[in-house]
Amino acid sequence: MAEMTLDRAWPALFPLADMQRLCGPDPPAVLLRPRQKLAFDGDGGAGLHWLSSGFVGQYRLERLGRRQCVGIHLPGDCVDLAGLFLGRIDHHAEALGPAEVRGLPRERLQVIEAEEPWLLETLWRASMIEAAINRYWVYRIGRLGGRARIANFLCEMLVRLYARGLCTFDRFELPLTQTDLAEVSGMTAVHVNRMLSELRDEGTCTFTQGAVRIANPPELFHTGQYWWDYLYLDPELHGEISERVAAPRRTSSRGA
Amino acid sequence: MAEMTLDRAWPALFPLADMQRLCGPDPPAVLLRPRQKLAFDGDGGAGLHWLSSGFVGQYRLERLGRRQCVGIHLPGDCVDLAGLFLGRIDHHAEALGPAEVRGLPRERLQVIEAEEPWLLETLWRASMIEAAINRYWVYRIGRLGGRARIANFLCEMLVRLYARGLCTFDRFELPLTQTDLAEVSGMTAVHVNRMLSELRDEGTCTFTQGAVRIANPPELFHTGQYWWDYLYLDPELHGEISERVAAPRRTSSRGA
DNA sequence: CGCGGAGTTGAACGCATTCAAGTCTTGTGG
DNA sequence: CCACAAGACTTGAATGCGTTCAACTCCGCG
Repeated sequence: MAEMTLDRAWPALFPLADMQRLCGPDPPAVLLRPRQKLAFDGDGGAGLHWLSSGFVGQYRLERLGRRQCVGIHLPGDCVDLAGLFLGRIDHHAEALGPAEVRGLPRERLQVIEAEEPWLLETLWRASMIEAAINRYWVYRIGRLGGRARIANFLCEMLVRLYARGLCTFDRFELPLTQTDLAEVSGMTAVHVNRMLSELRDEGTCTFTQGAVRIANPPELFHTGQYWWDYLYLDPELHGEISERVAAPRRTSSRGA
Repeated sequence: MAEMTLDRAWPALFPLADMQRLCGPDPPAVLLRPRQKLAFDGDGGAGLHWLSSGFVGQYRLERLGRRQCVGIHLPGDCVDLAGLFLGRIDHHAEALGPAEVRGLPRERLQVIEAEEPWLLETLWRASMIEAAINRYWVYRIGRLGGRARIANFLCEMLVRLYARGLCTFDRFELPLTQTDLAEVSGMTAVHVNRMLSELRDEGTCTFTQGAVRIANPPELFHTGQYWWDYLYLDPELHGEISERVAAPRRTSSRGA
């Protein structure tokens, strides 16, 4: 790791292709059914696992079983960075829809350390961005009202998926139930339902059967008070998104 | 960095002594007055700064100026890990009381990389624990009611300070105003005040003039529903804290 | 056909906010 | 030393946002 440099910003990158290559000729893939818990041998420190498709949520439990979702992994994210470096995890994780996880066994990690140390930098950077996302979630839940909270979260999902080329800007798959959304946003499922119908009635966006249609992106970003600086996208992408959401945001009742 | 190992948990450690040594013969210390903003040349990627005394809060702003505190640094914490590895920061930071920051200039970072690579592991581990703390804050704000939220936060401050030998278990300095507490816990200053007086009247703890007295630690941990697994303390410390808070938690009205 | 999970809606309740007034503390200048 | 101002803390009352409880529909599936 001699050439590690600490003094510049790395461009955002999506290590999926490299991951795939490093998995070797016979990639040990694990298929997860919806609601299935992720469990790895020893639960921490056993290797490096990443999502090749699907969504995974991280949860902490309250005393009487109520859950708070503290993070969501999208395709391309590593799902056990915390366990890898801390030796155990303080939360549990489960698949939200059907998902697929691939793992690098421990032996291969040695190979990476020896032969491709720059990938460790990538992992480090990825974990720092994850931390920034966690901080943003604190802000979202702590300071935004119900409707803004939902809108804000949908914006984050949209931008994170879009940044990886996994959706267009007017629609994306999100295999969550309204109960899941409640656990994400620190609210009740009932209230989530009401906020979603408000967004629908205003002509901002709709959330049905595991997919979000964004009728009016600028409006969505406005009601969500969303700003995506914390995702550390590269400048071109940042500019492109800016253009898409900085528009007039007229609702359907008044013509453009 | 040839001897880096990825496959075990490192013991929790407090890099202050090493930091002090690495700062060299003429440590560039910066004194911060209360409310003073931390600003470093270039705001990110310019070096490594850590708190030698005092408290620093990280904030994100809502559209109309309301602030959410998304993290608090205690003495011994690095205050710009995010900026160092991501090149810029997505929040701002300011001293809560009088504080003192020491910095390693960029040249010295090269020295560390070359001569003491194990310190980079320590930094990495520290940043992972910070991320775990951020996740816990999401849980606290998302799932706990007002009184529990305050109690829970005070528990975290107590344990983090105690783990570094910076306080006893029945009292610690916390140079925050009730408004600061509100920004930490996603509530109103008025409501924080009411919750604090409830805790006081119950004989759990008092929070006055920048210090917390814990009259009944077990009661505090119980009302806060606090569990400190996410801090990754070493086992002895963990056990010691367990003993201190797993007691009868009688209030003063009934003798032991 | 019936079950269960997800979504929807109404009504009552309660926790937290908001507004407002007032006290206490602290620091500053006359 | 006192007067004054500013900020922190405290308390009351009204409002409102979100929860809670409950009933009901819709849909996929056995």
